[in-house]
This record gives sequence, C-alpha cells and structure tokens, in this order.
Amino acid sequence: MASTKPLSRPADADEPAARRERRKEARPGELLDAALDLFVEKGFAATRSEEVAARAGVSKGTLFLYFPSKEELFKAVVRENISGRFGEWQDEFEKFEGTSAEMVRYCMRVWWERIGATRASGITKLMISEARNFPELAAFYQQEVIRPGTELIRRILQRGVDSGEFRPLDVDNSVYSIVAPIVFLIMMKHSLGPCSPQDYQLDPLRYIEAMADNLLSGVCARPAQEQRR
Amino acid sequence: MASTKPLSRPADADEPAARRERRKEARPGELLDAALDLFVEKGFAATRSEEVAARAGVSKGTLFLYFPSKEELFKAVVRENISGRFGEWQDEFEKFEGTSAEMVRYCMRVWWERIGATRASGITKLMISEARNFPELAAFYQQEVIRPGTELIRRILQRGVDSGEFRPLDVDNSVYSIVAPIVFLIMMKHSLGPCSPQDYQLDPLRYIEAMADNLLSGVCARPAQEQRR
Amino acid sequence: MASTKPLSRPADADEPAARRERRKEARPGELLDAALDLFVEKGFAATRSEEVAARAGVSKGTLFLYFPSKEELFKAVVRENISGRFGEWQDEFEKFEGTSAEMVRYCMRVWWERIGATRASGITKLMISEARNFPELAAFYQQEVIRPGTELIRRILQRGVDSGEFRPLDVDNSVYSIVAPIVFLIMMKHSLGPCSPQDYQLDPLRYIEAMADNLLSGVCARPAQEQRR
Amino acid sequence: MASTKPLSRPADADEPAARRERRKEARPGELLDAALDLFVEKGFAATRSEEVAARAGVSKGTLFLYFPSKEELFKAVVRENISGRFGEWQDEFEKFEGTSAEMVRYCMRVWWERIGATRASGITKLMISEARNFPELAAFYQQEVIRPGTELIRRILQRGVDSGEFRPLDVDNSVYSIVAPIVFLIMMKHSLGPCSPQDYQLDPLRYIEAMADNLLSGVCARPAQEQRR
DNA sequence: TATGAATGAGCTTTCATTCAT
DNA sequence: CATGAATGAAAGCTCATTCAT
Repeated sequence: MASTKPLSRPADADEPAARRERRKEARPGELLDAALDLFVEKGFAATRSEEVAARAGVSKGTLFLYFPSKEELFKAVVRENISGRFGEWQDEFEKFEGTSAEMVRYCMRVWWERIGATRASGITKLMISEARNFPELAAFYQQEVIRPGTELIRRILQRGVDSGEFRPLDVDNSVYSIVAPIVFLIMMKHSLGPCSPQDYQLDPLRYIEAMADNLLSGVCARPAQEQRR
Repeated sequence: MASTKPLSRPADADEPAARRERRKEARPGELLDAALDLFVEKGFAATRSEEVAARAGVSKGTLFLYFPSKEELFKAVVRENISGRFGEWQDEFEKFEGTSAEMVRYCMRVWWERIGATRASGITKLMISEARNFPELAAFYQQEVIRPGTELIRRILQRGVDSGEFRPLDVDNSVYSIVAPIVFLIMMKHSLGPCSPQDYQLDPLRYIEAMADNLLSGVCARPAQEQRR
Repeated sequence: MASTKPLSRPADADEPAARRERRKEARPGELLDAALDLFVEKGFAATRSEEVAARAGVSKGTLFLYFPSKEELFKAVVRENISGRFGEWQDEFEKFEGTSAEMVRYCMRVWWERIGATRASGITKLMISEARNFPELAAFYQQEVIRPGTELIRRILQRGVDSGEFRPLDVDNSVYSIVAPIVFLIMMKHSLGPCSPQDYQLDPLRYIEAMADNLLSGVCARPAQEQRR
Repeated sequence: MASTKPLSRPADADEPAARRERRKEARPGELLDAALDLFVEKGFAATRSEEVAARAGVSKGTLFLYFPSKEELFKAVVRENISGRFGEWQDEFEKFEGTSAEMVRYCMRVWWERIGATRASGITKLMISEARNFPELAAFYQQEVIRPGTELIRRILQRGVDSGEFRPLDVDNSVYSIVAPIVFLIMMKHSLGPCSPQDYQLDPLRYIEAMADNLLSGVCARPAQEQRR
C-alpha cells in the first residue's frame, strides 16, 4: 500500500536499443507516480522535490525539465489522477437492472475496486490535507470530482425513493451516508492506518459490507425482516 | 470558525491592573491556540513559527521560550487538545436511561456540540494530515482517542444488540457507521468546506440528523414503520 | 580603488555596550557598500549574494533580512548612490562669478572630486553594464541623473554662448564634449584600468586638465593666443 | 541594431543545393554572431548558452561541439571581433594628404562607419563590462586594440603638433579627446540608448561632427576664425 | 555531426533556532 | 522574561555541460 520504493517499471524488458526513447515518454508518468506517493504520505510542503526525483529514478534537474515548479507538479498530480470516470459510471448505473439497494452495494464495491484500492485514492487524502493551501485546486476538485460524484449518488438514492424502494429521504444529506464511509476508509488507509496496531486495521471489503448493510437496513431490529442479500 | 485572534478565555473581564501577570501565565495557552489554528489550516510543514508567534501576539523568541522546537509545539498542541473526555462520557452513557437508538442520536449530537463545533475538532484533521510524519503522536492519538472512542461506541451498539433493540450487527465495523459521518463532517469543515460554494456547505445539525436516521432505520422502506423520533 | 576587502568600519571604537544597536542601524549601509563594490566589479549576475553578505561581515540570511531579494538590493544600491546633488550644483553655478571657461573647468574638477574619485562613480559603470537587464532602473537613472546632469551642463554652455564668450555651438551635442570624457574616465577606472599596465593608467587630474584645455581652446594653433588658465 | 537573427553573410544567394554544407561551415560564425549580440545585451553571466544556440538556430549540444565552454565562447567572440584593422588604417593615414584637422575628422568618421555603426562596436561595451571578470582578455584587448588604437591617434596628433598646425599638446592625454567621445557613443548605443526616450537619442553623425568641431576649434570664441571644414 | 535528455554543482531564498541585549 | 537581529542548514530552482542516440 503506497509502497515506499520506486515503482519498478513493469517487466522492464528493455531491448537496449530504444531505452532512452521509452524512458523519455514514461518520465512524466513516473514522476507523477512518485510525487503522488510522497505527497500523500508526507504532505506537499514536507516533500522535497529531490526526493520525488530520486523515487522516480532521475535527478533533481530532470524533475524541473518536465514540471516547471513543485507547485505545478502538485497540480499535475491532482489533474492526472482525476480522470473523470463519472461519465462511464453514470452509463453503468443508467443501464443497471437490479434494485436500488443492489445499486448502492454495487456502487460502494465498485468504488473500492476501481479507486479505493488503487493509488488514486491517495488524491482524496491529498486534497483534504492541502485544500486550504491550494484553493484553486480545491475548487477544481470540487468541480471535477465532488460535484459529479455526489450527483451520481444522489441519483441512485432518488431512483430508490421514486420507485418506493427507499423511504422518503433527506436526499441531499443522505448522499453522505455513502460518501462518508468511503472517504473515511481512504483516510484510514492513508494516514492513521499505517500507524495503527494490527487489530485496528480495517478489512475493506467487510467494512464496506457492513456500511452498506447498516445504510440499507438500519441497525434497528425490524418486525419482519427479509433483509440483506 | 478558526478565528484569527487568540481566543480570549471566556469572561476575561480584564481589570487593567492584573492583566500583565495573567497574560504571562496565559502565554503557552495562547500559543497553543494560535498553533492549532494554523496547523489545521496549513499543515505542520507549511506553518511558520513566526506566524504562530505573531498570531499569539508575542515575538518569535518567546515561542521558543515555551516550546523547545516546532515539533514539540506540534506535539503539545495535539496533546493539549486530546482531553480524554471519554471517561466523563462513559459515565454519561452508563447512566443513560433511554433506548439505544436515542443513545446513538444523543451521542452524535453531543459529539457535535462538544467537539465538532469547537476548535478542538481541528485536531482530527491535523492528525489525519500529519499522522505519517508523527507516528509516535499517531500512536498516542490512537491510544487516547480512537481506542476509547470506538470502544465507547461499540458499547452503545453492543447494548442495543444485547437488548434486542438492534439486529445482530458486525459491531466492529458498524462502529464506523457512527464515526465515519462524524469524521467526514470535520474534514469538510476544515478543508474543502471553506473552499466550497455556498450550496455545497453542510448544515451540521441536519446532516447529523440524516446520518442518524439512515443509520437507525436504514434507507429501505419497511412494511410497518414506527420510525424516528 | 574598489578594494576587494571588507570595508573596515572606520576605527571601530565600539564600546562593547551599544554595539548591537549601532550595528543594526549600520547594516543596510554596510550591505549597500559591499554590494556596490561587487556589482561594479563583477556585474550583477556574477555577484553572489553570499559574497555581498560576507564582505559586509554578516551571514547570507542577514542580507535577506534587509533586502527582500538580490534584485531589490540592486535597486537600492542604485537609488542610494544617486542623491540628487544636482540641485546643490545648480545653485553653485548660478552664483558663479567667473568666466564660462572657468565654469567648465570648475565643473569638471568638482565632478571628479565629489563623484569621480569616490565609490559613487561605480554606479555609472553599473548602470551602463546592466541597463538592458533593468530597463525600469535605466529609466529611473535617465530621469534622476542623466537628464538633470545634461541640463546643468547645457546651461553652462548656453551661458557662454549667450555672453559671446563661446562661439555659436551645437549645444545639444556639445554637452557630450564634457560628459564623454568624464564617463570615459569612470569606465577606465572601473573596468580596463585595473587590468592595464602601469604606463596606461590615467592620471585623473592631468587627464581632466587636458580634456578641458582641448575643449576650451581646441587643438588647432591660433594666430594670437592668450590661452588656458 | 543588434538584430535578433543570425546575420546572413552578405549575398548568401542560397542555391538550395549547397545550402546544407555551407551552413555547416558557417556554424561557428553564426554562433559567434549570436553570442556577441547576447553578451553585449545582457552581459556574460546573464546570457544562457541555450539562448545563444537557439538564436544561432542550433541545439545546445552543437554549441559545445564548437566551443568547449561558455568561457571559451566568450573569448572567441572577443578575439573574432578584434580584427587588428589598425595596420590597414595606419597605411591609410600615412598616405593621407590633407591637414591634421582633416585627419582627425576623417578618423572619427571612418571609425563610426567601419566600427561604430556595426555590430563590432558591441565588443567595446562587452570588454568594459566584463574586463574585471576576464583579465586575460582585457590584457589581450589592451594589446590588440587599445595600444595600437591610441598609438594611431597619438601619431595623428603628434603630426599636427610637429607641423605646427596644432598647438603644443599634452599628447598622451589628448588622445582621449578623440577616444572618449567615440567610446561614449558606443556606450549610449548599447546600453542606455535603447532605454532612453526619443529625445535623448543621439544622432551619431551630428554628434561626431560636434565633437570634432569642439576638439579642433575649442568652444571659446576667437578673434579671427577661419574655422572648420 | 547534431541532438536534446539528463545531470548535479551552485545559487537564491526561506525559516527554525539561538542569543546578546 | 521578552525581544528580534542574526545565523546557516536546507530547500527550490537554474543552467553549463555531458553523452547516448
């Protein structure tokens, strides 16, 4: 999880010939990867550019060949990792055939698999830690991630309410019943988790299961329950 | 929220005479207050000690008179603001007479009033942002806050399960159905919130209400509902 | 001439008591002195800030305590050394009782004594070397030095022409018959002079004398000459 | 003045065929041209080798193919542009048939046409700005330019004195009555001139005329004047 | 030859920390 | 106790120079 070693370019098969070329094109990506890890781990200010370069396997100077400043590097890291997957998801959910409860479960699981479990999740921690220092970026993140993300979830909930599958909800706020557990999981993964004793580590899949169960069924016992799955 | 002046200790009626001496004794506290605000806002590394001193109304030198280093200042800030209120709360809940559902609601509301709405909430953001840079502090926080906090909540849930008021739960994970919304609210308050447009600001009390509703009753419609409040 | 050693503060009599205080007030001046010498000698870009600090007897950090950047230091050096002496000179010349020829001689000699022979003359070389890199400063220098300087000299010449003591002149250009030798002398003093063999060193007073003689009398022999002095 | 493109060698009729090869041989010259312009404009230290290469239309690497270092490039620029034309001029003046006054005028005009008005004049500014940083070069310049130049002018003056056309002069210093206006004109052209308002721009030919007039006839009115030209 | 990606010494600037007053 | 001038290690960034292609 957020390995501290330079990402080995996968299966670096390198016929000695074209190596230089391939490197050149890979450089920005390798630098962004290294920067993401370090920014997430230590924060923007505490990360030294030289360290980013070193982790990407290049020298200090090379970093500045591709990014004119540490701040621009930060911006690039954020932008790079916010490839709007929301459109794709939107489609997926529009075609979804199951119940809204299934959609909620599916949504949370899929999020974990495609974002939460990957390095991209670090961006969330990054943004939360640095938003006040980079208001323009925070606004960008708000636009590109938060707004479409909450909108997507709002629709899922609204669909359930409209169909009568869900009770009438304060939809605006209920969105966070899905978002908050997800964001919390990321925070654990990237900050306190690595510092916690074994018995406090979360098991992400079970965690998500429980969050979904509680959200859908509530914790209160019910007279007659058909309940989950 | 995050006032820019040292929080005047409440009702500091300031008879002009004794002010100087009182000030002197208040110094460390004023410094810790100023430091908390700044660390929360900008992070540890990006906060300059001179700014802390200035906000506390003293000179740079004075800061180092009370705290031998910026790192020690940070630790003091964290320690100072982790008042183990859990003992007191433990008592409160032990004497609590209502249903477990009421306890959950009460717990969340009380947390908001006594922590969430105050400057102390900044500590959470601080720890999440800086845990990796201060592992000892993270462990301390784990000990003093997370462990007793989750324990407290676990008991509430367990009580409900034992009494049959709650259905059988994955109690370990369900704790986070309460914790996550709370932590998420703090994060919003201290990082993205101040950068967000008006219509994305959370209304804390309604937010908590919705979180509690959803947690207790679930979002799925029920055959016969007596539901909330 | 532009000594390469730190200017020893003269007779540093320093009663041990007030030293810190006195230093503090002297710092900016000492730094400006050091910077002037080095900028004149090596040019702006080739002068390292640390060297300026060292020559002023302080550390690198201290320099930036008084001047926010190397460029601001440069500007301060130029401004500091352009104390508009032209007003004072204007008066002096207005009250001048002798012939216009005497005025020309006096003007050149006085310039040498009060500017040329002092460190202030370095500013001229500095501006000429760096004007293209600091157009705003060049404009400032144009305004504050060149314009009033040429104006002053133009009046002297015009006075001579008006009184019939001088022949009708192309006054606009003739101004440079006085300015050019002066500027040239500075250039020699600050650039090639220190690199030239002994026998090519100018003797400033004789040089000025010759320039004035030639300007006033011309080099061509005259039928009947009362000539110089 | 100081064109921003490599000066195309005159009449480079460019039959498309042979261009490539010719280019190759022209490389060093183009680099020297570009370097001269930039060194004159910005000084040695502030000129980036990449910019020199770019202006010469080649890559950074190519520059170092022809010149082993920036310093060597600088030296080459100076050497290249110090063509000892003095031999040729010497001959010209030896055969000169007119009066010594005419020689002085001719000398100044010719200098302007053949040096002053060309890019070669930049060398003077360059040497004056950088002499202290390149003492060996300064010595070289002294040898190759200053010494023969002043010698040449000294002979002109001495000829006039010997023939009785000029009055007895301090010949050593009087040389600078010719040199100083010339050098001053260059300085204006290359440093403050481009930063000055329109009305402070010199008209070189009139300027030279006035300098020569004043030098030959002096500014003082004469009883009977046969005067100039 | 020519290129331009890569390097790293070196420079400007910052800021935690010290200490004379 | 309190100050703030002074320090210098450390960080961001530049650019002359190298070298694989």
